[in-house]
Amino acid sequence: MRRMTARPANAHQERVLKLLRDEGPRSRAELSGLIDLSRSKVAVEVDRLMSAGLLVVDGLAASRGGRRSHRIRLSPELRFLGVDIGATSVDVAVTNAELEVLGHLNEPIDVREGPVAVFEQVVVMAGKLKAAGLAESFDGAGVGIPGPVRFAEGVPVAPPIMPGWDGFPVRKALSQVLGCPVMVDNDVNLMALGERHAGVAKRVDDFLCVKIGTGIGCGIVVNGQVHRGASGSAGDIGHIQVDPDGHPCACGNRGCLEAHFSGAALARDALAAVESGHSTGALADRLAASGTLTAADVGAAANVGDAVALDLIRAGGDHVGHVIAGLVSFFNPSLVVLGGRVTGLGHGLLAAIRTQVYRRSLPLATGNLPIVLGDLGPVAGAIGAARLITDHLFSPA
Amino acid sequence: MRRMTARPANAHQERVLKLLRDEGPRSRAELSGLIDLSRSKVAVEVDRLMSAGLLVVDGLAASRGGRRSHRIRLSPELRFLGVDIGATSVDVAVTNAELEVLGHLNEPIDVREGPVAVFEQVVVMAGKLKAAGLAESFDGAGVGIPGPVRFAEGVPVAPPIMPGWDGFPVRKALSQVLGCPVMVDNDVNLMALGERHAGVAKRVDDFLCVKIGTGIGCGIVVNGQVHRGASGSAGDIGHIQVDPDGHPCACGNRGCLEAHFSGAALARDALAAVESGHSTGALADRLAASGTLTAADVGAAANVGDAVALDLIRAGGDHVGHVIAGLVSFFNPSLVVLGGRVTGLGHGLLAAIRTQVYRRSLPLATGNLPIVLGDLGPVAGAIGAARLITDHLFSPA
DNA sequence: GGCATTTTGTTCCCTGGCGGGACGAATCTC
DNA sequence: GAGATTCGTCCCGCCAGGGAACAAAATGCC
Repeated sequence: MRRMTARPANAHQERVLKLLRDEGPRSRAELSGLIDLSRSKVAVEVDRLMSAGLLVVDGLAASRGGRRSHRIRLSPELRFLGVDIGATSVDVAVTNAELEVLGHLNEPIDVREGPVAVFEQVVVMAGKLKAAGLAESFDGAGVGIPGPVRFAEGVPVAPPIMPGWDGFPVRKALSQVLGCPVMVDNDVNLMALGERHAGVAKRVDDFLCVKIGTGIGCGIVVNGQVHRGASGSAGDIGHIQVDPDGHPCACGNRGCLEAHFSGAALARDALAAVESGHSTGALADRLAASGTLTAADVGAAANVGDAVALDLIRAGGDHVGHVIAGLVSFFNPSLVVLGGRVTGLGHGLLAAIRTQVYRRSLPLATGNLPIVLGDLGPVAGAIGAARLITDHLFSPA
Repeated sequence: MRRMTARPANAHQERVLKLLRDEGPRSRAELSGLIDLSRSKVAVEVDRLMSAGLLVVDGLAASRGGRRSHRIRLSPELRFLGVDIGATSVDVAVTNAELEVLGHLNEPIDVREGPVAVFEQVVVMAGKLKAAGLAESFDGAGVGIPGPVRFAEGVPVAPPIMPGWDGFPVRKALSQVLGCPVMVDNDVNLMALGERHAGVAKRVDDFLCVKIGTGIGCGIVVNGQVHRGASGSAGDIGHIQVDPDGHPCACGNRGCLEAHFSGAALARDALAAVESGHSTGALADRLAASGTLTAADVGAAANVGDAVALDLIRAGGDHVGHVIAGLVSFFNPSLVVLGGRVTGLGHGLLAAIRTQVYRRSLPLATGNLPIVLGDLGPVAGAIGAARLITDHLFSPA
């Protein structure tokens, strides 16, 4: 199995590679039409990419009334690693160059243990995937981390929930231990990239991707490109104020969205509800069984119809929806995608968010606006991470 | 005086034209360096643009140790019209190709009288500017209107404050009566373009431009380009909710930003304050003098230290600042520009907004974030409009 | 003042990118 | 089997564009 040796030499080669990645195998003649280049020129560039080991001929396609065409595809030997580091767990996925997930691992971590410990575990996980025969080596890796990133350097900047990571050269360090090129981005941005590549936002150029988990963030895609902002903190909507007299937040302010709706907030409110005697059913049982309550417990209780759980989810959805309504008015996206673990809370959450947005935003902005759950589930971030590194490697140097 | 006959034939010519527009006259040698093209090639393209009547040689520059260079500039005969239609007045400006304002008129209108009446007046104003010797004809016109626009066609869509304009083919109609190419956009977007071209946002690629006047809107510049959104309503922040129990708004909801702070809201609140006996000074005098109160009265009263006026402005600034704080967290701009008539309210408004943003948004997003007033005053929109049409005409067809 | 130096603008040549046409190969249809 | 289609390849020619060389016009040193 050979490693990817070269980067594309020009913009034509870049377009060929990205088209084959995003749309799958094509013949030379099809490529010629799709990237508006003569057949002779396409043949030349394809030949060069084949001798660079990036493309292969994968048999013949069915005839369409004449000579059968060669099916050109990205080398099936290329392997990329998508790493999605969350606050409490990591997802590591192996993909081919078409970003199909060949294998996937999820393990719990504690991001507060610092980058070195986390990277050790990631390397071990990558090793397990290799041992399973999914890859001999990796041609590149994308990494998502739950905090703002200075994208050009691949370095976290002032991440609130990741003490010890500030300024750590994630890109350089991981590139060394993994032995391949690495690109780093915020986890929410990568989820947006993933959903845009293979999920519900395919071919959508302007959309928002709201991830609700330990915290709340929003990926912003403008013109098909992720908007990262002046300091890499764009999409950081967890600390928008939803109630001036609300709960105190770890950031020092009051009434932040995250303080009112997130994994931790939901658990806190559920506990309070049970202890004050408001819960009559499933939630109390779960508390009695495990001694504590988590967001997942609330979701499970809601699924069996627990009224308190349903109320909590609805109240949270109202808060998120209120914020999203503002963002929709401001940004006027053509799609809103919801993702993250907390979206497993059932249909009540989505309904509450939709109600708020459709009621609060102007009809012109919402008239044609789908608000939907992401397609890709927990691997969205890892797929986006793989896409990030291929975007980089498939661009001319 | 000859009319602009041709559009640039290729991307090189486009770059030359836009560079000369934005940076002023340059020599061929300088152009060669600035657009990374050989001197021979630059000479060829400049020659072509000169015979198309778009460029001229404007004397010799001072020597820099060798042969003196020819100063190449955009033809000084080109004339563009910038039209900024507001709810209650129009600004019409004549510019040269470098977007310097050669003359400027402002006249009151009522946008509710419909497009035909307004365009008649605009044509008369353009005639006055011609009669003053500022132009013989126009090579293009940019037009801003106070509502959402379907940009590709230049047609207003569902503008709330402009009954009778919905779907009216503004671009086509104005192009006919003015006899030149026309581009149409939202007035706030054009203010942002203006400030980016010649104002405080020069060379800034990601910023927000908040215009406070009859309504409140926000121009969004991403990657140097205006973001207009899926239905042309991006930046419509006037109806973001700032108080669930707040004033009713014309849009049917409660507590919209515009219902709490805008020209009309300020006048309403000032009147209420005086009538309930809270105002002791300047405001009451002004009411007695004219029988009514406007936002301008509040500003004047604040400038002479009237406490009620200052309070009203501060409360309004708190509301706007609260919304902007959310947008800053979300978008992470590198600059926030404030413009529009209400910014003449004095320093209290700016201070209140700054306080809210710096207190509410995360330090990472605000650490290096200037919040400033626009430079260009009432002509910002007209300059942006002229820029819009040159952007169009200086691009290859 | 003379001469070397520097900068600009122009001309000329050569290369490389790329399109188009011709051709052969492979396949379908009649 | 003949003609039509489609695909891939080869070859020719155009031209965009870079680089070198040169002329023109200025500076500055001696």
